[in-house]
Amino acid sequence: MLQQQQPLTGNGASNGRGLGMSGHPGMHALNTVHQPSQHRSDGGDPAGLEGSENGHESRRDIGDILQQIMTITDQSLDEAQAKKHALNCHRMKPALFSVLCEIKEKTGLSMRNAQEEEPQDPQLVRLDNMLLAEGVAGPEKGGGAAAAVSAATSSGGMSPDSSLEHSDYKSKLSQIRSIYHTELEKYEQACTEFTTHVMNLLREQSRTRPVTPREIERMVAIIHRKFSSIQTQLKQSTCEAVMILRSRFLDARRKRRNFSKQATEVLNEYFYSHLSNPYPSEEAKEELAKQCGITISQVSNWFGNKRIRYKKNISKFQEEANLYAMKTALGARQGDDSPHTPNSTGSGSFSLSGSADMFLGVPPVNGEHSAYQMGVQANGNWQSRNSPTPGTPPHSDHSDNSD
DNA sequence: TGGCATGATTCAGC
DNA sequence: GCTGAATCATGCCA
Repeated sequence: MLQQQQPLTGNGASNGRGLGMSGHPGMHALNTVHQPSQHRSDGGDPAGLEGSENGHESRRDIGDILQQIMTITDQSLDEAQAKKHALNCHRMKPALFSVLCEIKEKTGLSMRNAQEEEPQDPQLVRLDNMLLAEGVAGPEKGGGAAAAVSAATSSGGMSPDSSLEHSDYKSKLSQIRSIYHTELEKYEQACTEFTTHVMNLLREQSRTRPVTPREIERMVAIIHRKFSSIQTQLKQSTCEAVMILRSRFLDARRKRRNFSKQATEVLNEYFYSHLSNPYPSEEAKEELAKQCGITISQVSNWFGNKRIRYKKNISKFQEEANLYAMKTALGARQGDDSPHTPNSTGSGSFSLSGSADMFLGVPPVNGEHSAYQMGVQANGNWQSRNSPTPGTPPHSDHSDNSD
């Protein structure tokens, strides 16, 4: 386009500073756009560019204008403003403007393909989805926190007093959400301000150079893209923060927490009242889990641990066994309308079905009684796992169910 | 802070 | 898949 640069005049109108458009074909506009009647002291008739004395004057005139344009940035603001105003009013301005339009037309073609709309970044989509799922972006619904809390409770291990942990998680998530929205708002505001500023500049510039609406659109798109990349970084950082918080919370879920006293009591009651066969059925486990506010697998764990530890050290558990035997016996005497342990029928009510074998099994307090009496046979097996005691209803036993 | 208690996990056997 | 056994990891308390 500018490959055929030639000085418009011999007096350095292009002044060797690369103005370069003097040789542009568009310069022919200078020959066609003119105002013949305006033959003033500040400029010659453009029609007479070629050959005449006036032509030389006109060239000098254009050279002066170009020189002024080139040096305008070196001047003070006031001077520049004054110069700008003068140039705007200059009679040659329409001609120069027309040249610029032509140049614009040419260069615009080469830009056209470079700034096409880009498809949405898949990474950004993922980040958006994650932030939405975690309840950081979008309407506040406690989704992420609630989901995490729900997952925690459903997987077991969350005692009721872990609600403190929930609130901690929620408050931290809320903090992240708040920071995210504040920053996002800041970016959006800055983007809007900057866009407005640039648009104003372009409008202002459109007085001295051709600025098409499409160009403004492109400029706005460029600004938005730049700010969008900043937003992507913000989203990425937010996601990382949420992931860290989440992982910490999930790790915390795995921490061992003691069951509540009441839960332990319920489990112990069942255990000692079914000492001859401490294998709760699925229904019984469900009932116990419900009673204790824990999961079935936790009930299974508890019974697994209890059986082993009981068997390992029966004497140590004797006192505990006596205590629960007393409690159960008292309960049985006072009436069976206030049951404490779930039976294995899954009916939801408790029976004292195990109290009979308890009396059979529990030795005197001072007892040097055998494991057999405690429900554990000499060979280490639970006495009624395969042969329930007469007093033990079949439904409560490990031996008569799938367990 | 150390030792014990206890819930959870892992692994092998059935 | 359930269980026993061993082990881990953490909570609790003196």
